[in-house]
Order: sequence, then structure tokens, then C-alpha cells
Amino acid sequence: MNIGQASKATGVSTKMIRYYESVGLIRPADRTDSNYRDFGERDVRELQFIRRARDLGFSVEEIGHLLSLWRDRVRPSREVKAIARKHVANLDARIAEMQAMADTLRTLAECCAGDERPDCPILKDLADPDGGTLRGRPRLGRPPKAVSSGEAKVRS
Amino acid sequence: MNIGQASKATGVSTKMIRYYESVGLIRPADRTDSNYRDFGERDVRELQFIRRARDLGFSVEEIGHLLSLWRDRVRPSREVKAIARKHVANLDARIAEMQAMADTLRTLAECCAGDERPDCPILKDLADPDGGTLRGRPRLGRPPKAVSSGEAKVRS
DNA sequence: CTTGACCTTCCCATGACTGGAAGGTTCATC
DNA sequence: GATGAACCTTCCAGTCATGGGAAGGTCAAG
Repeated sequence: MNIGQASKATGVSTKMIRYYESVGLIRPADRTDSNYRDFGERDVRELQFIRRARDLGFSVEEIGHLLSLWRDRVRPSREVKAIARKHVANLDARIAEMQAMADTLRTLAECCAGDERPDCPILKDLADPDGGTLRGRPRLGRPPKAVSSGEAKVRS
Repeated sequence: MNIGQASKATGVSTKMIRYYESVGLIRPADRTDSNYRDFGERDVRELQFIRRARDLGFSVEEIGHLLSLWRDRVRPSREVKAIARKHVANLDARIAEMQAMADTLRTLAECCAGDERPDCPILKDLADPDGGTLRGRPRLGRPPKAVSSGEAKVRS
């Protein structure tokens, strides 16, 4: 199976497959006589694994670790769980940050007429965050609680 | 005021100030006889504006737009509000994606013993997402780009 | 034999930075 | 006046995961 077929079979672009090989995430593929990469079933399975892990937001480094655990049939599940939990904590922190930003901006936008007039609480806040609309509000308060994950996302 | 003082006054690193100048976000600073940059009050105000906008997650491009609106005393608040709302929509989309990832991983981690034994639903899902724990759950899309927010950056 | 759809390697660009080298300036202290 | 630190300057490189494209080799169909 050449790289294009492997790409179609796994949803990982050819560019990315070569990149993963170059950074040592996957071992160098076999080559045909004409120097084309030649992927077997096992390679395809690894690429699918990688694809799924990327979809879950793991970094390439984390995926490397997960892959090595996957290859090790006697790994302790403790290690896998630790990686997953750390990643979840990371996601949660970033979600909280972005939620705080979005909430602040929503509040400001609510107070903005959004018409022809130049007066704008959003710009006022940017110029002087302690001077106006948000005075007295929690600056980086806890965001409102999570909405459940919802529908399948379309690939961007 | 030299670049170090401007940096302290605004919380924008000297590297960043030079970078913002190089990409045209701020106009080239005045220079002293010895070629040091020399910032005035207005420059400091613009840097503070930029800092606040970065904290709210706006891209440099968006900040450029916001700055030009800020400088224009007769701008319509409509334009500012549109930028803010687009950014909020962007944040919300990324939050939803990350929330979906975190939820999926939390579910998988709950099912994982996390001990010495090799059996691990997390790895099982990565290898075959349609084969087990999460059967019937919505699939995920591509992961979002990390947001950079100046001070509270969360790196994995 | 040509066409076009593959493949190969290689370099460049992205965004928003950070780090560092090599060298010039300022200023306090000896 | 010399020294040294703490600044400043420019320029170059790297980050991360990925896309774009050039230049050239390979392959199958017509």
C-alpha cells in the first residue's frame, strides 16, 4: 500500500505521514524498488491510532508515549490513565481561560449599541479595563458550566 | 521612555514590542541619538490597549483592526461589536470542541482501572474508537488550535 | 509515447512568540 | 578613566503541526 492509499485508509494526510516518520513517531516505512513507501496493516493501524489521538487533542509527544505503551503488551494502565488525566486537566484549564474571555466579551458586547454612533464600551474596556463597564465584576471568574459535548463536529 | 520602561509600564515584553512594530501593529517608535527607541504616553496607551486585547484572545490582525477603529474617533460601534462577536463565536466553537474531547477522555479514564494491569479502555478506544466503551457516542472533529493569552498561557 | 496521477525530497510559510549571539550605550562605582 | 552590569540594537533560529509548492522520478492507461 503506497502513501496515498494509507492516507485514504487512515484520514492522515500524506504530508503528515511523512512528518510523523521524520520525527520518529512511526518507524520508517518499507520501500518498494522505486523508492515508494510501502505500508502494511500494522502501519495502518498505528496511523489510525495516531489519528484518533490527535482528534482527542494529544500532542505528538504524548502520542509517542501512548504508542509505546500500546506496543507494550504488559504496560500498566496506570501510565495511560495518567497521560489522559494530565491532558484533560490541560484541556480544562484552556477551556476555563477561553470561557472567561468569551464571557467578558459577551458582557461588553451586550453593553455596546452596535450602531452608527462611535461610543463603544468594548473599546473603552480595551483602553482602560478598570475604568468602566466591567467595574465590580469578577475579572477572571469561573466560567459558567460546561454544555455537554453535543453533535459530531465537521472536520475543519 | 526606553523599551524596557515601556515594557514594565504595559506588561508587554520588549520582544513583543519590537515584534508589534515590525508587523506594523504600532508605528515605528521615535529614536534617541543613540538609536534607542523612545516611547511617549500615547505609545504606552496603545500598548496597554494591545495587551488587554491579547488577554481577551484577539489575534494580532484583529487587534490591528480594533486599534484603527480606536484611533478613529467617529467609528461606528457596529464595527467593533461585529469583531467582538465574531471572536466570541470563534471562542465558543473552540470551547465546544475541547469540551467534547475532555468529556470523551474523562469517560474513558473513568473506565480505566489505572493500576498495574495492562488492560486499558483508553488505548482500546484509540486503537478502535468504534469497538467499545464509547459505542454510540458522537464522533469528534479536529482539535482546536491553542489560544495564546499572554499571561495565563497553559502549555502542555 | 504521451498524459496525468501518482510518488520522492527539499525548502518555505504560518502565529505569536521566545531565546540567543554579537555588538553598541549608559551609568554607577572604583 | 577604566571597569562591569544592565541596558539597548539587529538579526537569525526555533517552537508546533501543518499546508503549499517546486523539481524531478514512476506508473498505468490510452
